[in-house]
Amino acid sequence: MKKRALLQGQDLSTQIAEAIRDAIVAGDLLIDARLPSEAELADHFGVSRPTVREALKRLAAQNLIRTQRGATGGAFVNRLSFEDAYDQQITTSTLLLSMNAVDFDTACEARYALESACADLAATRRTPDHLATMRAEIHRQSQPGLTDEAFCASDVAFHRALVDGAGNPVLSYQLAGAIEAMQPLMNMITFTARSRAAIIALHQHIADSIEAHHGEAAEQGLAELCSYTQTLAKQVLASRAQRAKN
Amino acid sequence: MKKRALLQGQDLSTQIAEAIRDAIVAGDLLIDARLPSEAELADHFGVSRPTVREALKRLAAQNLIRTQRGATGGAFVNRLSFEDAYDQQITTSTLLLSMNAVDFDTACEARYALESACADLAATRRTPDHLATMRAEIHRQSQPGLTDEAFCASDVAFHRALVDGAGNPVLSYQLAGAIEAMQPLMNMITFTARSRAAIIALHQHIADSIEAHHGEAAEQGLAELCSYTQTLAKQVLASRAQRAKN
DNA sequence: AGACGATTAATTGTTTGACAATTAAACGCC
DNA sequence: GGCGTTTAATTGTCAAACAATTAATCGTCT
Repeated sequence: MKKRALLQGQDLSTQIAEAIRDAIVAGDLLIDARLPSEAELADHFGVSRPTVREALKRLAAQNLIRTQRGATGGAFVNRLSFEDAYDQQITTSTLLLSMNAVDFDTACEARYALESACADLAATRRTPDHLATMRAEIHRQSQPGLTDEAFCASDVAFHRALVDGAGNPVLSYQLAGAIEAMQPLMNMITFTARSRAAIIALHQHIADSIEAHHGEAAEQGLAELCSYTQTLAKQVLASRAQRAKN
Repeated sequence: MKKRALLQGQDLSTQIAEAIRDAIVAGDLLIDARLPSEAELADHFGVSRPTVREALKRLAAQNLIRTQRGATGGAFVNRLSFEDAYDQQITTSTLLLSMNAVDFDTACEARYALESACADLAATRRTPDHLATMRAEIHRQSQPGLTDEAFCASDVAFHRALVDGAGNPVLSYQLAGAIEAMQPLMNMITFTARSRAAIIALHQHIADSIEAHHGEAAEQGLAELCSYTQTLAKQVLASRAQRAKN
C-alpha cells in the first residue's frame, strides 16, 4: 500500500480524480488507454477501493473515462467527442441561465452576436443540405396549429442549421450552448399568428441571403430578428405585469 | 427500504444521479436546498450508501451540488456560478481540441469570428478598466525576455479584456472556452521578435479602435490578427516539416 | 440570568470485507 | 481443429463499522 503525496485539503476522491485528470490532460494517458484496475489504483494512492471508485465516477461524469466490466474490463480514457461536448455545454448553459436570472435581453444579444459571427462563413460555405434544413424548418414554422414549444424547437433547429453551415465544428460546438440554452426563455413567449409571420419572413430573408452568398444581408436579418425578439419579450413582460396589477 | 423504479439499464449510481439532476433542472430542488442525507437517499432509492455516494460525486463533479460535513451538513444544490461554468468550459474546450486533432486554422477562425462578434459591443460599452487592462497587457507583451508561454498568456488576457468589454456575461462565458482553449495550440508557435512586434502593433490598433468607439476598425484589426496568426502557424509547421526531412 | 465549556447527535468521509455480474481468455474434450 | 466449459480478472453492489466534523444541547459556574 504505497502512500502517495496528494497535498491538498479536499476529499481524497477529489484529489485522486484531479491527479488522474491531470495525467490525461498532460498526455500521460492517451486516448483509449486503460487505467489500472480499481484495486491497483487504491494500492497506488493508498486509499480504499470505494474512494477510488468515487474518483472514477467524478471523471465518468465529465465523460473523461468510460468503464467496462469483465475480464479485460476497466476504465479507459475516453475520446471527448463533439457530441458529448455539445450535450455538456447545453445542460451547463441552460442551468447557468436559469440559475442566474440572466435577463432575456442579455441572452438574446449574446446569441445573435454569436450567430452573426457565423453568418459570413455560412454564406460562403453552406451546402445544399444546410439550406434544405433551413427551408424545411421554415415550412414547419408556418404550419397552423403548431404549439409555441414546437415553434421554438423548430426555431432552434433553423438556427443550428445556420451555424452548422459555417462548416466549423468548433463554432458549432460553442454556439450549441448559446442557442439551445435560450429555448426555455423563448418558450415563455406567446407567439401570436402575426409575430410568427414576422419571424418566418425574417427567416426566409436570412435563408435567401445565405443561399445567395450574401453574408451581410444575413447578418442584417439576424440583427432585425434579434431586436424583434427583444420587443416581443418586452410586450410579454409588460402584459404580464399588467395582469399582475389587476 | 423503499424500492424505486429506475427503469434503465445503466449503473445504479448513474440512474440515481440522473434522477436527482432532473429534479434540480425541473426546479423541484431549489438553489441551496438541502438534499436528504445519504442514508435517507439510500433508503429512498433502495440502494446502499456507497452507491448513493457515487451518484452524489457525479453531481459534485458537475458543480451541481456541494457537500458539507457535520451536524447540519449534507448535500446542497449549488448555484452554478459563471466562474464555475468558465472553468468547466475551458477544460472541456481544451480537451476537445487536443483530443480531436482540430487543426489550427479551424480553431483560429472560430476564435476570431466569435471575438469579432464582441468587438462592436465592446466598442460601445468598454469601461476605462477594460482599456487599462488591454494597455497593460500590450505593455507586458513588449517586454524583452518574455517567454513564448508568457507572451501567449498575456495575449489571452488581452483578448479576454476585449470580450469582457462587451459587458455581456453570457458572451464572456461562451468565449472563455474558445479563447483559453486556443492557448495550448498557440504555445506551439515560436514568436520571433519581428512577429511579436507585428502582433503588438495590431493589438495597439485594436485597443485604439475600442477606445475610439470604432467597432468596425476593431473588427478589421481582429481579422488581420487572425490571418497573420494563421500565417505564422503555417510557417512553424513548414519549418518543422523541413527539419523532419533532414 | 447569562456566559462558557463539555457532551451529544447528525452527517459526511473512509475503511474493510464480502458477494454478484460480466466478460474474455484458457483449458480440455471430442 | 473446433467447441463448450471452466477460470480468472474486473467492475458493480452491499453491509457494517469507525473517524472526522460540526452545530445544537445541556450543564455548570459566575
